[in-house]
Amino acid sequence: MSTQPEPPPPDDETTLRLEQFLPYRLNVVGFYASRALGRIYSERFGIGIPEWRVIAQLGEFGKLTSRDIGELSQMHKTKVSRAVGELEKRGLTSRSENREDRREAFISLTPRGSRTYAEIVPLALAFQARWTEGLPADDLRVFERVLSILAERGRHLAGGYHESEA
Amino acid sequence: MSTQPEPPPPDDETTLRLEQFLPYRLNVVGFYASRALGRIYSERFGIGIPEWRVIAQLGEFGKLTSRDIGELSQMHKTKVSRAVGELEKRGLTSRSENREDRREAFISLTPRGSRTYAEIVPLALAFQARWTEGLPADDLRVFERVLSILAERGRHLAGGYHESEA
DNA sequence: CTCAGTTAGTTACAGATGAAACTAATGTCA
DNA sequence: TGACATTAGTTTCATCTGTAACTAACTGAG
Repeated sequence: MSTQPEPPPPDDETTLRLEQFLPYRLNVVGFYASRALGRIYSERFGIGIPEWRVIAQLGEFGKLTSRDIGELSQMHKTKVSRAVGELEKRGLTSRSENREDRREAFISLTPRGSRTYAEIVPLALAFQARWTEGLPADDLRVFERVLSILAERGRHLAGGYHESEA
Repeated sequence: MSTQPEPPPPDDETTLRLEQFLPYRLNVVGFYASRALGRIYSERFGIGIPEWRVIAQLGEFGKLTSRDIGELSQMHKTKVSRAVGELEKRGLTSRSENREDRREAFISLTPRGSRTYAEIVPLALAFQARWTEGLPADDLRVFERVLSILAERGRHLAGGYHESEA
């Protein structure tokens, strides 16, 4: 067993219970989610979370610029750049130049990338299902609604990657 | 304005909507939380999230070993080690050897550390209050309950830092 | 007591990350 | 047309992070 810390002091406004502090809790849960999924992705497919997000967006939308991918999946442009580079190296995505604007390129899944996507999706959905298994549908609806609101507010509180200095 | 991606395909079992995928959403929200708070901590106090967590636990429990801190705040032991080292260097925490077991040491806040704690707590609570402002108390209760369950399950799905190979 | 096994904590190392600088292309305004 | 600002994307660099290896101390079976 472990050293048991003494019971916490009473709840007043000068003390904060970290284990009840929402930002902390959200961060911890999000971390668990990433780690568990990341393990699946890396063990079975040899990719990480950023690569998964790119694949997921391409599987959903078909053809996107790196900029769009970053926007949609909330990733820093350097992270997108590296993830796309890695996926391309592994033959899961390909680039096609945009003649209308030669700064950007359209990224899409190769046939092999699509196959990987088709393999991952059921695993991801099963993981989610297992995680939320047995929770009352009503509660889950409320949870998701609140989560959306917190995400929306959080985006502003945190500032995006780009407008952070605005 | 930005390039608008085409509307997503219909919802079937072979496609996954990342923006509705729970692990993704939790991770993003947790990330916003960390970033917003981290900004406050670093701007006003020159510390990061790991240091804040250490301070928070010490402010709550008074005196802990590094091991306890890691357990309580879900941080890897190397992260704790470095955070404690940093705080000590800045004179916010101090170490006292445990005569009963000289492998470990008790960490506690110095007077200066306690003052910093007292300054941060109201800011943190205000941040949380602002984030959840206006949300129905009932919804928030449901949200927190579901979050607890997801955290508990997530801890097992992800595996702890230590038992990960068990 | 002794030696193998475990535990608290640190350090070395390699990989991931984001800010800032950079390149190349486009947009704008006179 | 010709500067100047903006944007997509890459690269550089410094920092943060976790794994693994390590040290020092404790535990327990014999």
